[in-house]
Amino acid sequence: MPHPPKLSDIARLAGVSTATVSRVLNEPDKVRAGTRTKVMHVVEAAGYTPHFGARALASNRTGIVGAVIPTMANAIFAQGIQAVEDALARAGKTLLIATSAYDPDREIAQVRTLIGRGIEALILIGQSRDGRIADMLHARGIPALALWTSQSGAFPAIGFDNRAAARQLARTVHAAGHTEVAAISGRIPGNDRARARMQGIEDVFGPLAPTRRIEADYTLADGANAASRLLTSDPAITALICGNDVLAAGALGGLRQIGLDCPGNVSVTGFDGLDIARAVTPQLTTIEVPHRDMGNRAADSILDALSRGAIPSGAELPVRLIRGASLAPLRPATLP
Amino acid sequence: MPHPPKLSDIARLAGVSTATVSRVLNEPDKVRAGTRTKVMHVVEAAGYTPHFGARALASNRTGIVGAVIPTMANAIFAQGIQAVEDALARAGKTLLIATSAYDPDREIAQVRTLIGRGIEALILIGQSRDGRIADMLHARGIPALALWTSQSGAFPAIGFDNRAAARQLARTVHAAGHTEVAAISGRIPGNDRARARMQGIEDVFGPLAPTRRIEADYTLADGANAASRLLTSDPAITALICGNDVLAAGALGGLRQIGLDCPGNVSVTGFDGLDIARAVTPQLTTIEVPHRDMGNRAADSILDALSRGAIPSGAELPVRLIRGASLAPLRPATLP
DNA sequence: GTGGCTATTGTAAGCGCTTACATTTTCTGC
DNA sequence: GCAGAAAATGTAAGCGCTTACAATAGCCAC
Repeated sequence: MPHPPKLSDIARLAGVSTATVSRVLNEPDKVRAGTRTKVMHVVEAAGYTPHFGARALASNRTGIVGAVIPTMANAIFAQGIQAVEDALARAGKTLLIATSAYDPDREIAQVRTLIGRGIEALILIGQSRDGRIADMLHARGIPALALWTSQSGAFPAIGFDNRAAARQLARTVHAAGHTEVAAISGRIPGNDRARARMQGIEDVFGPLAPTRRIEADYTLADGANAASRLLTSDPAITALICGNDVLAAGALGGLRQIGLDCPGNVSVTGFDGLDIARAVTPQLTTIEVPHRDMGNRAADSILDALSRGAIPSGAELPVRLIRGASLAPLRPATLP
Repeated sequence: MPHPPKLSDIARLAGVSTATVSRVLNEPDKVRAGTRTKVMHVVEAAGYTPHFGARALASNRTGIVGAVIPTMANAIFAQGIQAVEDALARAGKTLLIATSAYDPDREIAQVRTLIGRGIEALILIGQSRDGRIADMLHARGIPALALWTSQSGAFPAIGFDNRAAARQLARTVHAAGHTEVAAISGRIPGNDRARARMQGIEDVFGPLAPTRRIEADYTLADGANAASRLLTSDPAITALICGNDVLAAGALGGLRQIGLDCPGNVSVTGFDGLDIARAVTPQLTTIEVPHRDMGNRAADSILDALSRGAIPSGAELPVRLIRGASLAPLRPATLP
């Protein structure tokens, strides 16, 4: 195994001290132009890359921001996280992503791992979680930010009001004449966004009968399953309000399987504004979440907090209702 | 800002030397059980986490594996990368993901960043790339692996034969009677998978006229655009072979917009076996890629290479053709 | 008990970098 | 051309951990 050059090698080759090389790399304008180019030249020629660990140890800075998201294997968070990464990269920071699979214990473990990796700030999804996380972060002075929610709890939040958005959607469903609705929600334990969306629905329709709400994983299969079970056992349902576009897309398939038409027999709504919402037939009525904007603002907020040594600032972002053909006005049931 | 405990604090509190604490953390069975539990106790109580940089500096190990993927904002790589991450995490390694946006220059830059972060191994997508990447990795003895291809080039590969898979798909289209086909490919420069898939198509149908092939970004909008342009300018086309399911899903929408029915007027095929392929109507005929299997094997291969100090081993994985209603036999054009 | 092992623990030297402080060089204004 | 200030550079002390190697403790057969 070859032997990468170290800073002292560069210093020797360039005929300067290690301090000067370090300055060229970290605070270029504190070094005279001539010296700088001379050193840079040697750096390039030698293909020198600073040793990350050594730098982290000596300077107590890593340039790493962590994020724990429920999953990558699903488009929900991809857009937003990609935006965060892009924005951080522009500032020379690296985003280290870990996944929790919606499991609170894994989330704690991942936060611990990330802290061990020397993250300077942390991005989390939603607010509801073990208080130990806040403690660990606080003990190390690591600023944290919650995304995908506007509800600030242990951490400031950048996102939108899930409950209000769901309420807006539910009102639209209600305004279309539907009263016999059922909900296919994401699994609520450990997922405050799913809970808030459910609350938004019940704000409009009142508490749903247990037979009219199913919690499911955010997969097509679960969505399809839930839809066919709901409508098989309760054919009076005229609208399915789904906690997420993937569930809604799955529901469309599930309805088709049991011979029901959307929106002819049953209306369906989604949430998130993912690609899939526009790809399915009929296109979904859904809530478009400002993924990229949320990501960008999160990155800005983190960078600002880092540079000022302050707490990141939160923000509430607007969402947009998208009308797709999956929601249609209720036809009087007495028609032929 | 508080002051995290360091190893020497733990040693003092536990009444042992720093070496013993270090051993408890890294080679537990070299420490007597009594001492071990005593130390562990103090570690827990103090909420101690080793300083990553210091550890990396002293041991010259980071436990970080890097990956550069084109993008996260799209489901293509999510599944596979999630599988890699899961498998690596089980072995105590961390996956650090960077994105290149299909830009070779960004890819080099990202590799450089990752090397700077002390990655012990690297996962890349596809084979075609600047030779400097191989040089940089080689100079530091960092093993690398190419995914999403079976073609081993500068690095061993774990994946499937894109060209053969595309050929298989094209043959199926051909067997259904289609001869007037067009292709909507991903952008080929810097994307050997897109190129290989195109070659597979041309293996069956011969070189496509320039008017019958469009390169597009992997987005619904681009797919829709390409489909409507192709069929507007050349109504003789009876099948659209798309380089990816997202493009194909977009194409379905594009056809609909110009009043064409799939599969009635035009058949469409995808590639990748993403969720969206099953969610759209009609469901796509596509090639299902073994995302998770590929990810798991990649992780195993990397771990094995790391532990043995050898080069990772490659593997060719089978793909599966999925028949969806988007591909239908060609009806004789002379029908009413 | 005791010598001779082995299993366990301790000592201390770095790992490669940053940075406070000391030193030298360069620049000012007169 | 020179004193004094400012700018550039050098010196060297760590940062918190791992790990040879040294020292000690525990164990065995006799």
